[in-house]
Amino acid sequence: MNETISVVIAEDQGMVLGALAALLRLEQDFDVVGSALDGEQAYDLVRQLQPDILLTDIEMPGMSGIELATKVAALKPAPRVVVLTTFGHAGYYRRALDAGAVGYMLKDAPAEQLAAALRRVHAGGRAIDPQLAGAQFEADPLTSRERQVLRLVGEGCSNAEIASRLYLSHGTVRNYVSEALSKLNAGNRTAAARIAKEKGWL
Amino acid sequence: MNETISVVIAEDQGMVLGALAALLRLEQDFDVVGSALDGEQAYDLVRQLQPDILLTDIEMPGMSGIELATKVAALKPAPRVVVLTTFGHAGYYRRALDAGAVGYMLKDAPAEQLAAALRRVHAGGRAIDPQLAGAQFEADPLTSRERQVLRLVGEGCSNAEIASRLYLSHGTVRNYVSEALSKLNAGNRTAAARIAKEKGWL
DNA sequence: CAGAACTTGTGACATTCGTCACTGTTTTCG
DNA sequence: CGAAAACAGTGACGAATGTCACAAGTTCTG
Repeated sequence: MNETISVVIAEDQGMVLGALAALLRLEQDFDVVGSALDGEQAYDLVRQLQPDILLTDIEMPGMSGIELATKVAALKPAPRVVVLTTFGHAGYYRRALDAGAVGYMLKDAPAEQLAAALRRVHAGGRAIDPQLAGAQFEADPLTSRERQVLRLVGEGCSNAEIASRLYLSHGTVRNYVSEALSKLNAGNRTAAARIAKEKGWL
Repeated sequence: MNETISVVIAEDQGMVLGALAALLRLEQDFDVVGSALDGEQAYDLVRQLQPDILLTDIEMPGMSGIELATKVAALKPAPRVVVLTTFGHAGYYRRALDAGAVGYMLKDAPAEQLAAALRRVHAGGRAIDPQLAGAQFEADPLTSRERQVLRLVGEGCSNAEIASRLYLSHGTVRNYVSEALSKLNAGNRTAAARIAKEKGWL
């Protein structure tokens, strides 16, 4: 039963999408049956084509790769999901695994590792980038509200803007920002937003 | 004289680098003679291998693609330089052309366009992504000092930190930030840093 | 159920940020 | 050369930000 491994790829950058498909087509045991530029497209393709593996980016317009992995896990013949992303922080990694992904590769890794990773996954194993494999999950100390506020801070909103957007009082917003600052050991709002983003908590 | 077109690729993400190489190897008229993960490597390869075309990313550790294009232009048989990047803002585009690039493609574009673009460039033409082709260059209104200050603002530095890092007085820093705010129509420092970054002025 | 954590709010206070006006010196460029 | 721009600074003022203490309702969880 040495049939080919069917793969659907989701990646929002067309050039990278096509290049990854080309990379896999060089391997005789892979069959790229579909490719999509966003999560919705990818979900439809997976449902129709029932591939062995879904290879997906995380940051995509509309549905993210994490949400896609979650939705796809509920399908009847669910594909094995491998995430391929730029981001090596533990936040995304943990959320991807929680969403049911069995592979997590970084775009920084050499291209030769991709086919090997997909074969391992297809054989029932996992494929975690060695840089991430031993990563201890630094728990996100932020509450849901603090995250919302920090996201807006990162976009350059003032406390007043944040207050009106979230229907809170200005004082409450200040308190959330202040809490976040101390939790993240940040000296000011800008630094706090940057740190939280780097850790993958937003 | 229908020989193959020799190409060196520079791209810091190994997976994308390998995938792009695979993409070009599918075309019979291209020969990927070398690939590099950063600007320095790429420069050495170009000098040794004297390819027809250098295909390069912009944001890379060490030497950026823009600097690479500039240095490579001074070589005896200079390759034609095509930039392939995520960033569609006019800032990078203009700087790439100034550095001597004859192609500027976006990673968002479909993969099929890459080979065509490289062939056009090899034939002596240019290959500018249609999204950018008609872009009017919005001149960068910032002075050199204002840019330096905004870069640090974006990293979350306070005025005091910026002052000590740049050996300026706190008052001078405040003046630069204030100037930048009004030039960019930003409501606060965080927004100003974001706007300048999006426009490609940092 | 009871405590813990999260949410929302107020008010006082110190610090930082942003604006303005004004003064010089050095580059830059027509 | 001479004007214009960039660079560097001071001081004063109001607005925004950040800290703290404290309070009360809700939700989650052992």
